[in-house]
Amino acid sequence: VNPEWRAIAAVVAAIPAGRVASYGQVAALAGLPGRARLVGRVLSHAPEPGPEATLPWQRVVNARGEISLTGAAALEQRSRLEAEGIVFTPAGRIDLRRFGLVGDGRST
DNA sequence: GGGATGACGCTTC
DNA sequence: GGAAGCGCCATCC
Repeated sequence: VNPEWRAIAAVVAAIPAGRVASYGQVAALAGLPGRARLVGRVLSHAPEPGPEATLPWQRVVNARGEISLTGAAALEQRSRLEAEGIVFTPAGRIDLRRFGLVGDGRST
């Protein structure tokens, strides 16, 4: 009863390591434009990202490239992202220009 | 059925 | 850049 869940899971699982995607982005790719919240909802209901990363929601952050979560979960997600090569700015955010799915590190 | 909430996003001032 | 308003919608009380 969760075709959307499947779509979202597929998109999230399709996020290449060292890159992050925003909820809205994932939602759009999943075919759920405007339903970013739905993505978050699904992820919140999603299983934990084990070593196999069934659903690497860790690569999913908000539109600001910031971890929406709070507490240990956020710290853990951040840690994982760093482990994938993601670099967090002193502000605790991520440069979607570099780690975004479309971001290719263009600053000129 | 109604009110409130939420891993959110975008536009406008 | 910061703040405010509006949309989206599924779930919970």
